[in-house]
Amino acid sequence: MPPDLNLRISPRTVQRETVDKLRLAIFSGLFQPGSRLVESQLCSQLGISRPSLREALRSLEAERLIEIVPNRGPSIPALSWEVATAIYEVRELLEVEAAGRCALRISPEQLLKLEKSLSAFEEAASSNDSLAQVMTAADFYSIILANCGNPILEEVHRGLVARISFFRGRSMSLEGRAQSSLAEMREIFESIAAGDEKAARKASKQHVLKAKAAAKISMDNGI
Amino acid sequence: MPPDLNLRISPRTVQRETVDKLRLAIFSGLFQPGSRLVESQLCSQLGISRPSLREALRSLEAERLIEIVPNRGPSIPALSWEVATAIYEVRELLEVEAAGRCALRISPEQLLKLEKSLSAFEEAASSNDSLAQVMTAADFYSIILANCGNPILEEVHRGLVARISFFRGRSMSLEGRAQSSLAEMREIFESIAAGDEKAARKASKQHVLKAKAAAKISMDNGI
DNA sequence: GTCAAGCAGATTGTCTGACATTCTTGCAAT
DNA sequence: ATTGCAAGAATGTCAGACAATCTGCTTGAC
Repeated sequence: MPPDLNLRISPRTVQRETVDKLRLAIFSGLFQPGSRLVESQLCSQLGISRPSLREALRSLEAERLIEIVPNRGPSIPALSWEVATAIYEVRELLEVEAAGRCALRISPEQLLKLEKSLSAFEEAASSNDSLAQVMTAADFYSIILANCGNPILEEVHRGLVARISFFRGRSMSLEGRAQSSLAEMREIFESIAAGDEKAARKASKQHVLKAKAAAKISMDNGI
Repeated sequence: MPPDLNLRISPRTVQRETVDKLRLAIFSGLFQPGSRLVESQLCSQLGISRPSLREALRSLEAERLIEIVPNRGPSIPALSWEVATAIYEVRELLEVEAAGRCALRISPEQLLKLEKSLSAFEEAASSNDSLAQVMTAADFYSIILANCGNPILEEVHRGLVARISFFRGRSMSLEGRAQSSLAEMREIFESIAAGDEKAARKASKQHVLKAKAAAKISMDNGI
């Protein structure tokens, strides 16, 4: 038997279920940035007890998806452009590294999977469903991160991207952003498929920079 | 009044107090890797109730300082060398970037602070107090990270370093490691003081690589 | 004697209910 | 209009309870 194959299945506990639900709710923009989350309301909406909810909120707090100020309770943080910039910068660092490594080590099957996810994004890009666009694009990155050979890189990246999900939705709905995003992602894919590390890094960097610029525009316009 | 000067003082809640205490306990190696943390025991030791403890544990779980398996409860994860390697690799990525940026933008006062922390490490290095060595070394990095101009870089780095605190203590007690560490840190400091970004990056990279090598040795020897 | 089945104790997951402390808000008074 | 106060709402924390699950030990079968 393979030594560290993890056979243990994780029972779904109320806490986990709640974290997942709330995270999804935050991603899909159900809560306004800055708005407060009232425990009693969430409890009745989710049908769970306050201790369970509070555990879930602590998890989300540690992920920086919510803030909890003592005696004021949990709220959705309003992401400043300053912090968003910092996140995009670190994301660039990680994604560039991941794309470069991925180009050198991805397996044929995974490459096929990557191609498929690119097609899925292509389809979403021609539609106007910006949620589908964000989801399929996230798939594309996560395959790259999953194949960079460094699980920590993947983990940290996931945490960062989660925090800017707010911008991703908004900037995807910018005129033409989805299409140019598609072109950038295609270039990343081609570089990886060719096993060209340097090109993959370059394309990846370009992509993050443009995503950041798009986010900035959508922020300036939007609010 | 400056717009986002945060005047709010954070009352110390039981939850936060508990997280800090447990984190410190983990850092100082009070719990063996792999050992389980029994809630009822911790409650009576800390003098708090179970709900409060469980909230604290969820925070630590999200920081990856403990693991919580459903129906088995919390435990200290046994860090595999594979994961440790991955952490060191990402740490390298972040620290190199931070050192480079820091060289370009650190203020004179902060530079002085950095110099002082280097002296503190120097003193600790001549002693045999490996805890003091780890603490002062951590100070040194945290000043660099705090002056890189990117709070996210700092935050992510802190999270990663926390997870390898286990190794840091062990490798510092290796024969001669503290002294060579001192030499490496001094080189980083000199580069930053000179405002030489490239040298700072190079020195920083060297330092992480050697720290990683030392950790590997201490792991192979140690257990 | 070894191994499997099963039972008792320990531990966790979750809920209910409670209460002191702190925040918020609306109203009254200056 | 600003200040101060009081009522209501929300949070921080605890105690206790109970079902589900795990763990280790005893017992029984081969």
